[in-house]
Amino acid sequence: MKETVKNQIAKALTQAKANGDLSYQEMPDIVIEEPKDEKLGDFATTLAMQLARSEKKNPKVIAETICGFLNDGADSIESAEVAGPGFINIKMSKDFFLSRLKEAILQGREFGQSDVGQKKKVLLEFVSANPTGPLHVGHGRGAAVGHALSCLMKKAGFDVSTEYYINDVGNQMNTLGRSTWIRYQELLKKKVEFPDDGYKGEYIKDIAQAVIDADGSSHLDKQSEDALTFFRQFSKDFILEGIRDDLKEFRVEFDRWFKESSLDDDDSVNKSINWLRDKGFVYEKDGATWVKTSQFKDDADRVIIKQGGERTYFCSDIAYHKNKVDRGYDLILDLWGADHHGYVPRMQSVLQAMNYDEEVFKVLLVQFVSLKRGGQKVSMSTRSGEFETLADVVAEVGVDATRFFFLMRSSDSHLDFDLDLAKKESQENPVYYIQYAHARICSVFRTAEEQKVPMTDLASADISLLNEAEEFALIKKILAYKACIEKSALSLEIHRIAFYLQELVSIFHSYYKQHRVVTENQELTRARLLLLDCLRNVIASGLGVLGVSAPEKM
RNA sequence: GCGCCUGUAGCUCAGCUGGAUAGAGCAGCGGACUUCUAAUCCGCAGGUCGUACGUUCGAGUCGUACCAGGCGUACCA
Repeated sequence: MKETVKNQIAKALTQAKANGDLSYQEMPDIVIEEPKDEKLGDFATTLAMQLARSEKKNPKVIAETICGFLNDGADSIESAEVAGPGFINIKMSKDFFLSRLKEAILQGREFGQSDVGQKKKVLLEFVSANPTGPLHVGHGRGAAVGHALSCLMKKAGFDVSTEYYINDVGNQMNTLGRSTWIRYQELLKKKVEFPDDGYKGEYIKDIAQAVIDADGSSHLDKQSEDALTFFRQFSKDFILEGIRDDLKEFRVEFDRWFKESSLDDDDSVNKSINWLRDKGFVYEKDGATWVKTSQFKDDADRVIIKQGGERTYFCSDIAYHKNKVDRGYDLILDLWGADHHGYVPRMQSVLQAMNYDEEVFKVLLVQFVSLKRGGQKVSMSTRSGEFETLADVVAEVGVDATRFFFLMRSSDSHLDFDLDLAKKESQENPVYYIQYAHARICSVFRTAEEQKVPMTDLASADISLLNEAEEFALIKKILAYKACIEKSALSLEIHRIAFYLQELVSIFHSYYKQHRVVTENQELTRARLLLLDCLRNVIASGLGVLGVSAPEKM
């Protein structure tokens, strides 16, 4: 939309220059914005103020000149006026909006689909929680943001794949196996000491009970080495299965589940270490193996193989990220919890050492969720075992409200998730406000059907009958949808969609209150129904991006 | 100490590349259902945009310093 205005202004500038009114050398950047107050016009530009210095003229004079050309028969522009210190306010013609609305209607549910992503191949990795316990609320935020982002970016024309990285190797797996084994023995009345560093959550007992249900006490006699192997495997599979279920319930799915252990199968961990070693980025010190990340963005070198010969988490992460880049993506996007932010420079450093384009790897940090219940903060450590699981919250608040709660905030601001409030508000939660609009529209259509309004070939309705100010406010907002998708996708800011939908729907609710859709006037009724049908598509599409349902009845 | 994020209405937060009188929801107060869903609408009230300098015709937005909160700063994952 703004492009049209931009072109008109560019034309006016060229005319002004040819006429000797302006003397700029290069065509300036023309920024089009929407005035806060609708009464001022549909679009505005501060161009005259920007030009004032180089032209050595009063901005008002420049604005007058440009407006002169704009008012002189420029296409689609009804009027252009100078205001304040030199703003140019532009009002577009009715036909301008109606013809664009027509296009949107013809696109149906596809409206909003963009190609700004240029089909770039994107790999989006998110959640990737360790399989040592159930997902908690913090993971839920990552899951909602990641999944919504993948939908959004697809809508914006990116070719997105999603991935969950499973850390199924290392010490934590031993701790998990040992914790379960001990709980198993306890449940079978054997006296054992529970270690301080074990996982203390109740879910460990559930896993132990599951083993008993399946195999009885047959593991009691095993050598500890064998028992550990069994319990490690069993617990991991059990937890992973739970994570998959929780995510599915939360409407989050992944294209691929990538196991850390698979990096050993094809020796890629050793290969990437050797690659770095050959290039001289690896050295030995104090019996450990280090990588020279400080040569790049990191403030210190990092250990990749510990004194005991064990690998660090970072070590396999290097191999994993090399693997990702080698798969040929234009963008590797990782969603990490904000507590991992110190990790970003070292990862960037390694990829840089490997000669990969800096632009290819991006990390989006998702800030913490603090969960409150009864005004009290709930602790969220897996180890202490006192945390609120995602599944519990979803069961209490519902998928739609939980997802929306996570998505309506900018992901780089801390989120207060007050359970009591979320539940209490469930009647007046913003998500219901949006869903209600969708249901309302569906209801209007049901009424229209009952009243026998002819609805076959609704697309042929004469939208030029739409004349109310509220209708045009609605049309303008509908038409802004595509730009909103593009902007949100490019800036990776999913919350913009949530805010857009609230604003959009608020205009509708207000319109609905003031004007009846189904009336005696059949042609006008059909025109309004067509407008609402278009609006319904946008709401459903936007909610779809957020992974929130669009109900036909409430 | 250093690094990252945050600081806007009583509460939770928007504010796009600097632009016109700083917005929304909740909470509070007052109105609107014989008419397509009142999970809605309309109105009122509520602000030294953490503080101080600076850049600019113009700063919530940019820069510097400081203050406050969160997180990180492992041969943990």
